[in-house]
Amino acid sequence: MIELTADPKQAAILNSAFQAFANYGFRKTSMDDIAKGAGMSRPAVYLHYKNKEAIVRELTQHYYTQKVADVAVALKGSGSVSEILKQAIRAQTEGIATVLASPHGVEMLDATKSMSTDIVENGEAELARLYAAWLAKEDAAGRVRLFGGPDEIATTITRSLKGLKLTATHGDDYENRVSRLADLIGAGLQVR
Amino acid sequence: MIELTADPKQAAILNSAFQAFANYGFRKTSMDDIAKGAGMSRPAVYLHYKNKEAIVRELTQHYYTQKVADVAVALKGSGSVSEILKQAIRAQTEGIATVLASPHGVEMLDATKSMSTDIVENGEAELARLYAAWLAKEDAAGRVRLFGGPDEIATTITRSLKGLKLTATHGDDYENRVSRLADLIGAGLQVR
DNA sequence: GACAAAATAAACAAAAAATGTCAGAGCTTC
DNA sequence: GAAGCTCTGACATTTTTTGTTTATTTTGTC
Repeated sequence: MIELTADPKQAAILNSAFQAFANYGFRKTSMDDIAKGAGMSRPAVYLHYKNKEAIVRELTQHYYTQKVADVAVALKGSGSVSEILKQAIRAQTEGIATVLASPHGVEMLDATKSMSTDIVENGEAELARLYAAWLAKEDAAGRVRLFGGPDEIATTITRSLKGLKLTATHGDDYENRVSRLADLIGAGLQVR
Repeated sequence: MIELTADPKQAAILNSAFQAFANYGFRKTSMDDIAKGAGMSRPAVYLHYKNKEAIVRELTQHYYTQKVADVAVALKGSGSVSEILKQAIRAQTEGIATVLASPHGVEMLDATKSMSTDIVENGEAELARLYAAWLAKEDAAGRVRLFGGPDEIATTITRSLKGLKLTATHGDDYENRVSRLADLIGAGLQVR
């Protein structure tokens, strides 16, 4: 659910769009489907968004905003390095697993990726920055053992997650792999 | 899965169509979707079926053929009257629950009903006939206590199941109600 | 209640997608 | 290599979707 939008109409559109994409897939969803779901006429939707692509882009943007916030919170948490990392990765991952689990999740992700490459890249970069900052701080405190700089490792983490996402066959499979990866990296960072 | 068809191509089409209907819903499924899924070109599909409606009708027909066969087998089984009835109703019901559970199951059933009323009615009548014959036989053997003729009761059973289907919100809900109904009727028929 | 301003929908032309058909390409079988 | 198949690419037609414009309704203000 999206509530972070100033305009409630826009929120209605975004929610309806997400619903419709999940139900019918991006290709099969018409502006009318979205309008109906948002309880307004089609032209009213055009008053807010130029076209379907603009809606996808906004959805993607919201998605990353949320994810960045969640990961930031997780990284501020307390616990062992390994536990914190696991929490952060879980936070970053949760949303995707939900999307993947929906009937047309895979197609949705594809559409997202192809129509909002820039937003995706920005978002991923932002996430990498969060991890890097956290790693640098933990390193300074002597709580982790870094191979290479924090940026390197942060990028490795986010890119790996991307790989898992791209090759996931379904939601559960994805979650298992993510959990495994978090364990591995957590252990790898541990000071002995 | 459909294998009862002479022509393997037709089976491929029917299976692909069922898949597509369940995935996208009837309205959103195009002949091309069906063709792709069946591994052939769109015109090839038209060689077998006149249009989408014809495919739905054939699917419906197969469905009822299967169901009639299953119910007939169940009614020939051994056990108490109540148990046999429960088995039969379960056999009749199983398929529907699966359909209802699919992403666009409800819309599919709607399309089926509106495009192949005649087939549906025939199928329901055939099922009622099976129950009636069985009831008559059990009655002759003194194993059930009938109020009214076997036809009356058979029709009551099938119509009731139809009611449950029409008002079902999701698959599990439907199965629960069916199970409850089977118990009730089974008990009602019992000789004391 | 009358007036502007904003919000909404009905209606329209343009574009895109889906449909149904057919001539011809490829593949077997004789 | 001809006859009989099945299949596909390409086509005209219909239907759906899109983006916009125009008219109507609603809202708040005086």
